[in-house]
Amino acid sequence: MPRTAADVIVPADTKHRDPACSIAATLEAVGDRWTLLILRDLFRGVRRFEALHRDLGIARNLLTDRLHRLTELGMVYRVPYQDRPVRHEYRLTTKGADLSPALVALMHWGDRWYATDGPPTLLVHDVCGTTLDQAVSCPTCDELVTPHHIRSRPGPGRST
Amino acid sequence: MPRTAADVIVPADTKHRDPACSIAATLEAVGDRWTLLILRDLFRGVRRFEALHRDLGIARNLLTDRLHRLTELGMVYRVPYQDRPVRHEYRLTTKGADLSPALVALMHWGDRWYATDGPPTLLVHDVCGTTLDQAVSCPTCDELVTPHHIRSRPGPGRST
DNA sequence: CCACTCCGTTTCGAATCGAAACTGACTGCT
DNA sequence: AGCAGTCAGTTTCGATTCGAAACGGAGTGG
Repeated sequence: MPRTAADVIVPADTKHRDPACSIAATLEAVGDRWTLLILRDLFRGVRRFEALHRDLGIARNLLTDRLHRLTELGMVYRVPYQDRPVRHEYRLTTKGADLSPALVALMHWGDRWYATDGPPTLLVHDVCGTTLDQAVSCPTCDELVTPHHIRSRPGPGRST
Repeated sequence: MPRTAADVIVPADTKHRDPACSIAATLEAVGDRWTLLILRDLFRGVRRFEALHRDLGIARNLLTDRLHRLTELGMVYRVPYQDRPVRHEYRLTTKGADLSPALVALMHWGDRWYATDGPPTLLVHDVCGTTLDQAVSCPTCDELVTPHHIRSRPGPGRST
């Protein structure tokens, strides 16, 4: 049969978004055009439906949908901020807030490649005011590790 | 007319994806369902059209489109690996490779929230084999900074 | 009662996607 | 030469998703 080795090696259950890849798993949850922007706004303190709608320019039905989805995924929870009519605002759970490093990384990339006049937003350490950057450091060697020196290998949760 | 003040206050040029936000700028470039997965594969050494198609399960027309787009954006370049028929493989430019920290961050999040049996992939320091994690550290205080202690403020490239 | 706010839902045309078929240039085999 | 197979696309077309605007409903303030 006209199948290559690769055809057989990739198990049928692997479909398109490989569940054994955490990047794929993450993008499955937040990898659409709006979700990360919504989360960004939640980080910035924009919490209400109308405010998000205005700030993002997202269609209202999509905003409804994405907020429901984020709630179901446990990344966001609703907190009533008034009764009669009960109105809720949306806040990040730990799971949602945990995406912070990813947003920071995406921001840095945009800063580097698209911010011609310097970064539009700086991140600073609140206790000392130092501008922060993100890095991977090695606890053993006690030094910064460039992407060039990072290797990947199969972890405990199945191998790729 | 049933317009609110906010309708008017938001300048027309701000549209949905605020150009003054680097996260938005980044997502503009790579924020669709496939591009980051393609980049991930390029990182892993999957470089050829057919290989990407098989590995990702992406529709061929979309793969064509995304690769063209990434090339135009200067994140990927084509290298011929055979003549007659000339065939090219796709490789990351510096700009493309620079997304590594973002992919790492997205991976970590997936590891933490979706990898029940432990991370499917570990990142290790090639010189010592230590498993790596990502962090934001403050050069002044010389300590790790939790998301809680990160503040944002307007940078040189316009304010938000 | 009327205007207005906030949070949605519905509707519907437009844009995007995905699966499969098709093209085309070539290699390898017999 | 003839036929199978590979690789990299392009085309086609039905299905899904999106976006803009209209609509609904619960409430406030005048």
